Amino acid sequence: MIDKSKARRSTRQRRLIVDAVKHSLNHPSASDIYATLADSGIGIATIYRQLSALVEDGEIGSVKYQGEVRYDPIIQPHAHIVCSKCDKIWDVELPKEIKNLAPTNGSFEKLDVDLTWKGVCSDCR
Amino acid sequence: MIDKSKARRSTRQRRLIVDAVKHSLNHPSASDIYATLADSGIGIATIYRQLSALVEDGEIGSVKYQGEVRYDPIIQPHAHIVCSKCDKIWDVELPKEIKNLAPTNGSFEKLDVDLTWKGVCSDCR
DNA sequence: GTTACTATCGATAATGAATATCATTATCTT
DNA sequence: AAGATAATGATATTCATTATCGATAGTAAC
Repeated sequence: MIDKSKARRSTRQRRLIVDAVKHSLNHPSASDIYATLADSGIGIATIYRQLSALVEDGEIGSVKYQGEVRYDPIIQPHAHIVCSKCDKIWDVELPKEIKNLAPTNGSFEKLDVDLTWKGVCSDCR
Repeated sequence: MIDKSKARRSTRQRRLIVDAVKHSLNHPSASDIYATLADSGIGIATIYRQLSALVEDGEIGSVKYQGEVRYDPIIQPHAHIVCSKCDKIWDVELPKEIKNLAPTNGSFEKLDVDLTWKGVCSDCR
């Protein structure tokens, strides 16, 4: 766990990692980013640490899929559509109506939505 | 991977595991089931194997949450609501309107929905 | 009931993602 | 420039899950 109260330093590694995620297209995992930055000599632990820190700082987003965390350059709320064959993930719009569908009977407060569509993409057929 | 074309045998282990899931309340994980059936002497590998087989056979459902698979006695399509404090998971109704909100622009077919609400339950406040 | 076939079991090694540890390095403040 | 300490990198560790393999036990045929 990273303590947000302490100043975050701007390191070469952090800059490279944000950049890699910001320019990514298909929701890379930590090891994808590690592979992308292989030349940089950044250690795997730093990749994981900084990706968590960046999510915590609200600079990038994340989605869990198939037991691993995938990162997302977009932080605005949105839904996902995943291909069950190739495991690629795309961003899709989160319908405005969705918040009207939130369950009201229970005693939860401040509900967030996690909406994912699953199917087979055109490339995989 | 388990081949469904071959006959599935009714073993003591399988019967105990289905039973444990069917009578469960809060979406147990594999190790929860293992703990529940500790007296039975069933090995952890068998727990995992049978839980996967049961999901594959459509006898029970499953949800991924917090990096682990949780099992569900209910197989009908439904949504979930999870508490981000205690990690308990409840079943909630899947709104009928949801299928009208599926993205149509892409070239996916046969879309499944995965809808989860996240918040803090009353017990945790 | 006995036999033969083989799915299933249990113990345990192996895998893969993620986190913890710790000595070293690099940033930031003064 | 110097001191304080956040961040790094190598690596050990944890945790959930899967693979391996010899032993066991359902099941169908006799």
